[in-house]
Amino acid sequence: MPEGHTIHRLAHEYATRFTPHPRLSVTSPQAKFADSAALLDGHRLATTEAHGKHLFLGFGPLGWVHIHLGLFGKVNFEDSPPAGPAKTDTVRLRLATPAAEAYADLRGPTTCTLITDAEKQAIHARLGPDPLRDDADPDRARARIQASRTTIAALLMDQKVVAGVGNVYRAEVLFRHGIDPYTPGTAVTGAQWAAIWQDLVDLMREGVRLNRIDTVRPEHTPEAMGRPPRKDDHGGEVYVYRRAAMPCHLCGDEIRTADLAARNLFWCPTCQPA
DNA sequence: ACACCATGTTGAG
DNA sequence: TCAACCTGGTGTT
Repeated sequence: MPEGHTIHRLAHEYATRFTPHPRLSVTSPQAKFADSAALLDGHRLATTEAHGKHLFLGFGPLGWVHIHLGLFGKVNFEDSPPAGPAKTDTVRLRLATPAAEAYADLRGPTTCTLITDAEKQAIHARLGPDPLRDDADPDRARARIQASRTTIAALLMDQKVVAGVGNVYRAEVLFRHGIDPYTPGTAVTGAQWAAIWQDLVDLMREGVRLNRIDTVRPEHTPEAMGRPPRKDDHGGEVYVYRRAAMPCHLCGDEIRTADLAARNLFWCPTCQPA
């Protein structure tokens, strides 16, 4: 489930639940992180931060826990005492309140390491602007896009260009703007980029709020169009993502799919003409 | 039981 | 361009 909106939501949820406690229980049943967990155990979570799909848990002078969920990572928050020590060896990191009234288990991340402030800065430096961050400068992304002959579909997924956009937002934002995914960056106009960026800001904020990706405009919902209700099997309502060979909600043409840089791309050939 | 797939990224060739 | 890594849900023997 992890695109940028998920990570920002996690940053907020970790902070809300754990920063009020002056001492946390920090454990890891996995050898990979056990030493770092032991180092942090009994200390306070001071702050949390997200940049794109990267999550940072700040433990003051001890450094930051850098988490990247990859494709499979997940965090499970519980408002009850853990049934026992995190014996499932799939738990990479468990934070728990002092009396164990509540806890959070992290499973399956590609990254979970303790890093220094300087190392964290280096990560920010290699990431593009994040539509969910106040310090984001969309012009930096525009300059990179317009200087590149790579397709806009690939550029939107490049975290050095824009941070936080994944396969769903990529497909959906291109549909919403009627842009062919194979359009080279050099052919994307300033006005088009401004519209895409603003849309990403709105869509991703909504994603944080609802905890799902929902991109269908109110006037295009099945109710509004007088069609039978539909249910996408991945949470929210979308136009093209994972709808290969199904009819486009707007024009009825078949949604297409193709491989692009080892990811599945989806688009409507009629609504997003070359 | 097993195969396959997924909202991601890195490093080797 | 490809394999590797991490987990879990769904569908197939």
